[in-house]
Amino acid sequence: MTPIIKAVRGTRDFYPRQMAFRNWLYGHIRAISEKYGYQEWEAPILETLDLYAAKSGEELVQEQAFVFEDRGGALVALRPELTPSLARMVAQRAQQLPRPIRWWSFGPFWRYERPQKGRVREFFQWNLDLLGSQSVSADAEVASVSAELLMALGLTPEQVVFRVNSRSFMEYCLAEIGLSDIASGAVFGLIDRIDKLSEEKWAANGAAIGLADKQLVMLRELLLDRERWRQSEDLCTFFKAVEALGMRKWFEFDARVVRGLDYYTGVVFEARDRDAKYRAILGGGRYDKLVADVGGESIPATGFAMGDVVVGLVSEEAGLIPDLSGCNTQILVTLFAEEFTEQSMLLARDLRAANLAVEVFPDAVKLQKQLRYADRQGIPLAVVLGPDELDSDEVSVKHLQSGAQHRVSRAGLVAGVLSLLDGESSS
RNA sequence: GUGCCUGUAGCUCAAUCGGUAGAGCGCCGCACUGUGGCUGCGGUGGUUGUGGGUUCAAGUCCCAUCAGGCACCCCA
Repeated sequence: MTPIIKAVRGTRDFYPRQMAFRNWLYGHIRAISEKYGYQEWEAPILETLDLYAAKSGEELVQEQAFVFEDRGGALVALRPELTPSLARMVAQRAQQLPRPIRWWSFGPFWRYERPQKGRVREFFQWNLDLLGSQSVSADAEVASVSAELLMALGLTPEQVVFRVNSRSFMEYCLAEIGLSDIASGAVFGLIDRIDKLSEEKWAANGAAIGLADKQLVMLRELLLDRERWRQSEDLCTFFKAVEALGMRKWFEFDARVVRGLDYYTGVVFEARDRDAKYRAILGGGRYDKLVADVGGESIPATGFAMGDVVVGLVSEEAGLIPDLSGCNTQILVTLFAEEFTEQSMLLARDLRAANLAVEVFPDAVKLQKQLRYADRQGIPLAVVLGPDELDSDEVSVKHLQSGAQHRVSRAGLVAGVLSLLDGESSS
């Protein structure tokens, strides 16, 4: 046997069962997004490298993007994130698009990273953005939409927490303790690591970027102060807004959350499982300068992204994923013998005309095998048409779960099948 | 891109000190030639990830490589 060629590292094969999960997720995403008035859109998966070079942060482009030359010699990248494409498309039609712009999208992204649990090279991401409003209530709205999605999946505030902060407020706080001279990127990097490093190592890193001992103490105090948000008008507004939207219980202030991407300017947030066992489920915030940075007019914007991998792990652990076989067939029409092929196909055709999902077993193998197949696929009904049935112009309908089998007249088949399926869905 | 750990049947795993690969589940068949699940019996299953090396002998030791996991990095 020739060896099977391996899949590309970090990619996942979506067999029907996995595809059913992805579609289950997609269905919830679509329903929630539309409920809040967002419109679906999509960008190319391939973009010119220049688009990302403009903004996303050096790390993302230089080390994590799949970059290559096309046949004409131009440098292109498999998109590592969607926001630059969004900024590009909005900038191109800035004059004609009615504002506010509420858009959502779900599609594949690529990052050349080392795969591990919760992190792969090709992943699917839900993006939802609101452009054209500077209001903090816009930040609260997108954050609430993401919380609604988690709620729709069956997760609760006991299982997931949204941690919220504001970059502009943090910059103000940092200035208060005399850190405005130090590059804010470096300080944000330090803030990001407070939970990952030991106290000594963290202090050493802080000293390395120029913080005095006293400043380190004040910074630590700032980061652990759970009530500091009350001094921020924006954050007060944010929490009032999520309260009005009925989502307050999902959100907590946390000064340690600053988010990695360079382009965030205002409110930032991320959702994680309470035990912090996994990576962030989703993350987002305000990015008021990005549209202008890719060459458009200045348009304020806020939004978030949620990858499919971590939310899948968290949902699975919480036991929320329904039985998804990936099989939607309602009826299997068995094939008793070769010479019944036409009769069986006609039966299937009648059933399909009534909008039922029907498959015909393609080979006249033992009924045993055909029913076994129906059982394994989770097909609820099997129809048998053999010589006995043909003689009396009837067919047999078997309900797999109960084992009950009925003879119905050929003409009454559709009605009989419908009533059996009805009993099934209501039970 | 860096460090550490792990790769044995389709899946989950065994195999003592280096001694010539085994179980459960699955799959196939039969009991049951017009009826699935449950049960019983039988069968199929492998270049031990791949390539080299050491050895009389390698699943086991060594090197390389690929893949997965953990940490770093980064982030969905």
